[in-house]
Amino acid sequence: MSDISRDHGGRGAPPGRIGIGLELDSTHLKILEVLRENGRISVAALAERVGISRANAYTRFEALRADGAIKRFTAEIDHGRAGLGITALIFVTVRQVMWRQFRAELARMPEVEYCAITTGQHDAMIQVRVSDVSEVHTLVTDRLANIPAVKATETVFILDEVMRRPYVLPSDQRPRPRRQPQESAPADVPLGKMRFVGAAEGRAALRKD
Amino acid sequence: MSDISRDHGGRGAPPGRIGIGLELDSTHLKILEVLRENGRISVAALAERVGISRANAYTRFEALRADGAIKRFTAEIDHGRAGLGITALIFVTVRQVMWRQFRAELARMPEVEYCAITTGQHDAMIQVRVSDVSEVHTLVTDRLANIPAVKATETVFILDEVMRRPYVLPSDQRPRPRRQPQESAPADVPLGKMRFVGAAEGRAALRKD
DNA sequence: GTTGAAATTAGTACGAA
DNA sequence: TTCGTACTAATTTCAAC
Repeated sequence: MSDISRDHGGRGAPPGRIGIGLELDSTHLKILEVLRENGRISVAALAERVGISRANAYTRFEALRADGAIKRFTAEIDHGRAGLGITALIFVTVRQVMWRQFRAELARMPEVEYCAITTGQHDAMIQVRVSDVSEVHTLVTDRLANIPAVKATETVFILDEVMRRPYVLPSDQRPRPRRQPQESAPADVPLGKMRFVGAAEGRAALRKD
Repeated sequence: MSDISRDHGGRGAPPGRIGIGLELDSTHLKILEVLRENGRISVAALAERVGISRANAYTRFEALRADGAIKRFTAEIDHGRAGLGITALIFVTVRQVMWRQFRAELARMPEVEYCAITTGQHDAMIQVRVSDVSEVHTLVTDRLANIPAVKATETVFILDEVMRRPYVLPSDQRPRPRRQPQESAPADVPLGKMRFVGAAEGRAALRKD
């Protein structure tokens, strides 16, 4: 099973935790940056591109894998070519107490490529890939609807995947002035059309079952 | 730039298109299946696992790359370890005529890991990774809000990524009885709590600007 | 599409800076 | 720690079958 959550009591480490093990320096990040673009590069070539010795590259490479900073290497496939040209997002509202059951059922659905727990109106978003639009219908009405943990769903189709970056590193971002902890976010930003949906706020709308 | 859309007039090939070039047989799919789990496996080991000769594996491997069925190899990183522990989904409503501009702006935002055009209430979903919750706020209110193409946004946070499969192959799915083209989807499925959101239907709700 | 042997490259170990 | 070198194992290429 491809479950990226670590087994600390059933939920993954909350996002935001950093550096439990290995302390990553700029050389480590440079290595990750090369590897995200070319996961099959040889360690020798990697060493050269990063500007370190081959031996050092081997050491760091292994450390990154052992530490879990690199979770795995994978090939990105053209899903259309592979016969799975239909992609859909299914937003699911889950009965919170039945969360474990929901996860177990998900694991049994190979069409599911990605699942994340979100704040907002729904509790989870799952991304599925199938070969035919009718399969989405079958999947949602037959499979998902039959999971007692599932309270409601909302499905949208993906018409085009405009961008997929392997991942992003802090080094990609332009340096931002470090904000002091007690300093709050700037309050003078014109909000207007922008809307943030917190977990409690959004969920309240669905609490009428 | 990491743009997975091919340049046929600015939009990628619509999902559902299959086999423009290479015809993929079951051996090709088996190769992809191995490569999705271990992108760094040697071709020799790959050949053994698939049950073909090395030379054959090299030929097919190269063909898959050249054809574009394998788009690239990449390392999956633990974003938290790399200092980008905050993940958010931003649903964006775009002024359709300004779509090109929106894409151009997206390309200039390294925080964006994924962007897909969807049916439903919004027009696009983007996934961003940053190191701090406040950066999401800055990103949405400062960067996105200043793009004229952006009409409205809705932001949710990802609390946990429960599952990420490298991709899914048709061979993963259990064989389904092939439905004849004129046959429609079964109409006797109890719908109830399930909801599909088509592009037109959902968008009508936002057409009040 | 397969096998096997040559050339190249990868991975490891270890002493020196 | 990191580097450089030398040594061993494995991989890729390319030939003939």
